[in-house]
Amino acid sequence: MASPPRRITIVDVAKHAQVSTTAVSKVLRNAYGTSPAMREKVQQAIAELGYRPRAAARGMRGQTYTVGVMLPDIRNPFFPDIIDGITERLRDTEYHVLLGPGGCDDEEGEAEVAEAMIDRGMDGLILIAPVSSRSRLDRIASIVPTVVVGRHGHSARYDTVVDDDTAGAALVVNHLADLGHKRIAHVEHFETDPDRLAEMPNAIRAQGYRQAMRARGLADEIDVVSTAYTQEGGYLGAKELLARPRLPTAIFAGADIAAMGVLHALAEAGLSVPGDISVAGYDNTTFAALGLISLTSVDQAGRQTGSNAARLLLDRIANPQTPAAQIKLSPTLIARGTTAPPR
Amino acid sequence: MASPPRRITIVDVAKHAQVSTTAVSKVLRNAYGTSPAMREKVQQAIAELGYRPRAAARGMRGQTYTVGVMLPDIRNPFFPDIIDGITERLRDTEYHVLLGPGGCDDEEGEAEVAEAMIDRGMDGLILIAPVSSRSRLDRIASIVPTVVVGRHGHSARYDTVVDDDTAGAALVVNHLADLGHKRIAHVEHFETDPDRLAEMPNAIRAQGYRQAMRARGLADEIDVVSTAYTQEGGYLGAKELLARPRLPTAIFAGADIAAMGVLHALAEAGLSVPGDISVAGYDNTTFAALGLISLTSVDQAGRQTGSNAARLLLDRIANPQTPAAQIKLSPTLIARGTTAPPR
DNA sequence: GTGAAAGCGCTAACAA
DNA sequence: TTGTTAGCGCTTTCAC
Repeated sequence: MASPPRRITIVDVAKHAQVSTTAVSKVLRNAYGTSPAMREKVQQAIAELGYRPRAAARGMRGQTYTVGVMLPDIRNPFFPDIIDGITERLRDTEYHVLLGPGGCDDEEGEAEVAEAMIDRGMDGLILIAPVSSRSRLDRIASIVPTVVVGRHGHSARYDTVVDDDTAGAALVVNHLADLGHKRIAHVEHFETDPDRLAEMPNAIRAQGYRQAMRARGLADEIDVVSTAYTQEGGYLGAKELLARPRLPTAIFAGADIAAMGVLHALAEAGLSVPGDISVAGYDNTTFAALGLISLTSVDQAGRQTGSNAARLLLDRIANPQTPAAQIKLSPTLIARGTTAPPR
Repeated sequence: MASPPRRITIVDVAKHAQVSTTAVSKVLRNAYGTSPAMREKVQQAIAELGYRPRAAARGMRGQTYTVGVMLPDIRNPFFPDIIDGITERLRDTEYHVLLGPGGCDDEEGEAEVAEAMIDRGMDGLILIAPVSSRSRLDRIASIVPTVVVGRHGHSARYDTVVDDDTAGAALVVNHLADLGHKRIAHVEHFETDPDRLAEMPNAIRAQGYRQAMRARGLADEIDVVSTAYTQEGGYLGAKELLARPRLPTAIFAGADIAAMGVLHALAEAGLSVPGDISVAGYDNTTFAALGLISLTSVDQAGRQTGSNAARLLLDRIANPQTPAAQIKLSPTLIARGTTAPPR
């Protein structure tokens, strides 16, 4: 039960290579002023001793080579793809990713996680679908390079990467309308806060649905039930729709998980899908891809989102004064078994 | 576009409160040797200035108050519950959690993530279902306090928290046998590595299935197909079972996601569930709970797992020489709609 | 191109 | 109880 052996430091490397610690530091950072010969010596010493720089110590003066990613809702099935995109983009750099699990839908908890990551010396932050107020995001971005993902609305202080939720909703509406549907209903996530109504994807999807319906000349058929992006939300929403005097022929749920609730309610009511009613979701989650479910959905290009966010963040870390960029990515419709022409 | 304002440091607080930096540091750490009066002064200064200690700097001498959690597979639906358990246990402490996304099933990637977390000054590590070799885990644990979760097999250097997968498999077998089933087949995740066969939950479940079948006098009915814990694995496994001269009356998939593939194959074959064949999964994932699916499954008590892991880790951080502890938690059967008495 | 020396923000050992 | 001083491991001037 020996206590941990003293860690190899830059001093050990310098001694072993018979150079100064400055020299080692320079080699580590590929900084200016190192001869090939010295670089060779130092690199060999590093390899022989198995030296690893301590990121925390580096951070005291320079960078920690760490990017923090805040996930407000760890269960959101959308985020693994984003993480993949980020890590992939960072693979050949010296940067590493650490994730901060945020309190779901809790503005205070979210802020606390962001602060904690700043305290821990993150060189930059990627905030995924944050629920915090604009001013709070601006404050964070004024302290550390920041990229906001999955939230509409810009700022001069941070870059944004979002999926075009308006276009995504239109993909679904057009797909259903092309199949011949007219009475296309929508299940949305209830929202009242004006900031969120303007910036959160769920609100934009509902708005995109309305817009696309009008564009197809189906303004009179617009029918939105406001529940939540949960299984129960979808279930209750479908119940409400089934109580209408004239049933819809298609239901577009703003999220796959809600679509699952819709499917359950329809099955309970003895309605067949897509025979009696077509159903579409959003997010292209694992559920949707299950053979048993085969739910038509919208894919958000999570990998690209992550990869773009990482690129923007590295740029901003390298040059904090870069003007803020906005990237909008296009979603894709994944047509599966739950949508078909109406009876 | 001003550059970020200089961060408030302990020196600012000390000046503002008219005390020494040591005093501030002591108050911060609730260390011995501070009068109530001074504490009062310091705390007020901290509040007034909005001071937050920089964890990285604290780590240079003491602790960073950060716990690292390694997730080898970010998509594993089991981990959010564990994270919840960990964060909940840490809520009223000064500790924060950061997650390291590991390369799925990739020993090198996993090691790299662990090293990166150590480099970044984590006070302790929780490794969730690591695939690394024993010796690598031992090496990590010799550097930093470590708790291994979701993997059987002990070590003197790290604590472990696992679910009793033997008992879990028995829960399923007994449930089905109690319903009157005899021909109960099992879909397992293929494994050859001896370390993994001895320590990974999937291998233990398959073993537990065999053991429970024998205990119920069903040794002759033991029937295992070896595919993978994936949708396709379940699908192919079920296909194989459906080609048997005598069909099983129940299929126990070692993971919910595989059970989903089984359900798909059965539906394709025109078999009803649970009418013709009963199906059970493992993990009690979101899928299983979907009203539309309603899959009988085994719940692993993820929150408790996380909470216990966090507690053990804090103990070990406080006293690194604590003898290694092993905690084994009991899973629960969640009977739902996919299991019923055989025809 | 190279290295000595100062210092990042904090804690620990020691004096007062 | 309080404050002074010396680092932790690294990067960054700034001499040479």
